[in-house]
Amino acid sequence: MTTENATLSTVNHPSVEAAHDAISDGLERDALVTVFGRCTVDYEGRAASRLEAGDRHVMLKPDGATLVHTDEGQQPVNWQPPGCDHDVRRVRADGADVLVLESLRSTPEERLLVRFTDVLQVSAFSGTDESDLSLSGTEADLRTRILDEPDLLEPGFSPLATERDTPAGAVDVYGEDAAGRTVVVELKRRRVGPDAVSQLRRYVDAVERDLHADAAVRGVLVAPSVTDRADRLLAEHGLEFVSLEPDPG
Amino acid sequence: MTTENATLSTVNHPSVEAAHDAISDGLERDALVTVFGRCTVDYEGRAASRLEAGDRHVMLKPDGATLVHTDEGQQPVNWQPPGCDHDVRRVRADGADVLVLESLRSTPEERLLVRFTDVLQVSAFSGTDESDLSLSGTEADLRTRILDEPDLLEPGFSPLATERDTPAGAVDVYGEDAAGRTVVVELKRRRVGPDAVSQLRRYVDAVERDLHADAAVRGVLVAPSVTDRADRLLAEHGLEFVSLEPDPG
DNA sequence: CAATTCATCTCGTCG
DNA sequence: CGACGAGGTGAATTG
Repeated sequence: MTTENATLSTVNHPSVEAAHDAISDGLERDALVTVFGRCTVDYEGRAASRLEAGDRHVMLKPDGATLVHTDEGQQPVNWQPPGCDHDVRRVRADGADVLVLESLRSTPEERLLVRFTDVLQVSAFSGTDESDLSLSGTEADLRTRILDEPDLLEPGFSPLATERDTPAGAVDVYGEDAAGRTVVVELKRRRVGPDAVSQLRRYVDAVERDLHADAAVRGVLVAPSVTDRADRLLAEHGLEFVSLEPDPG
Repeated sequence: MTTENATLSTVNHPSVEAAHDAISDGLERDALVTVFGRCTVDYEGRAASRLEAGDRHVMLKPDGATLVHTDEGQQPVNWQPPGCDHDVRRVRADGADVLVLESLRSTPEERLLVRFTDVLQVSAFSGTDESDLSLSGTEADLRTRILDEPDLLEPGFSPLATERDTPAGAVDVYGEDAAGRTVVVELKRRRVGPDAVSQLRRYVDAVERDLHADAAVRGVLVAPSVTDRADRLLAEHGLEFVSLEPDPG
């Protein structure tokens, strides 16, 4: 039995002053702070953006992340990555009180400014979350599947190494076929396009140079399926394809 | 002057029944609904995942998106894309009332289940947001910069087409150099690695086949900078690099 | 719908 | 800190 110790402080339709104090308190307590209201958003850093006034949901995380969400889309319309310093201020502009949220970071230098003219709610949540996500169906699961049963790739295949380093990067699975030829395997958990073929090609080229032998190195792309263009590219480059997916488990 | 018509309904420390009703009302009104409390999360679809009990922030958007956020990270720990049907139910489990949120979609078939044992707050926000994000510093801005001033690429360069189709995909900028040689340009808004070099290579190969001529086609990568490995790859493939970034404007 | 590619991609891992 | 590649990538655009 767990002791429930999550806490909430919240205020509805606050004045700019009350909103400022609630946010400031939340940040100080390392809470997850949310603000909903009418705001403009300016970003400057790796790129630059401006968003005119609208009603949005802003989340300030204790790790420094900021998210600005509209009522549409999975992605925030504006954001700042973890590692920022959050700041909240009251500013007098055009004869009205404005609430300003600033999230600032360096490397790269970038800044997000959210200016609220109306705030409907400020909430500050504290809680505990010790759990890590357990995920299956990843590329690692596909690799495990092949290592457990190498014949899934082809009869007689012998894996020799995973993540084998080459001048072009790490090869997912490196092994030998029944005839003793070197095989480079690139894994993808989902249907692949031309980019994956190019990636495999780079690895095969690198391994061929590494072995500085004339012995041809086989390249095998393992994925649930390939697009037409990728299939043509595979043929052009003398590469192979094996259809396989991560375990549903 | 805009009429402020954003609305909020919210309830703190609700019973499971009260939480259910508040969420149900919010979904019906196409509001942006948030729930904070202790929950487990299960996902099954393109992959599968489980997250044990913890305190998290869940957002249900009227477009069907679902986001589950912990107090860390820019990305949600679990989610569902827009286009889902949201459902909320009360379930009796282990002698306790549990609040269940389900977000379901097809193509692909996938489902997210969030089970709350404790709810600290439910809020439902409605508002208006007509504004689109105005963003600068994108790859499109870099293209504009080169089209406006082709000499930035090199003296005498003449752009002939953008997004020119080839069997390998669309070439960012297609043109001729001062000597009349065909030039394929690949643009990247930021520092590039080996993948961008491979991409350019595919396009150059495709254009050479397309022209089925022996006339060598030049490939130029335009980006702020390249990594070591990418630089080596460029040299191996006889490709060129020009350092340029999108306008800071 | 599928295919392709960009992204302020984010995130983890490794040197 | 940078480099590299995976991701349930998402999002836009185009057949």
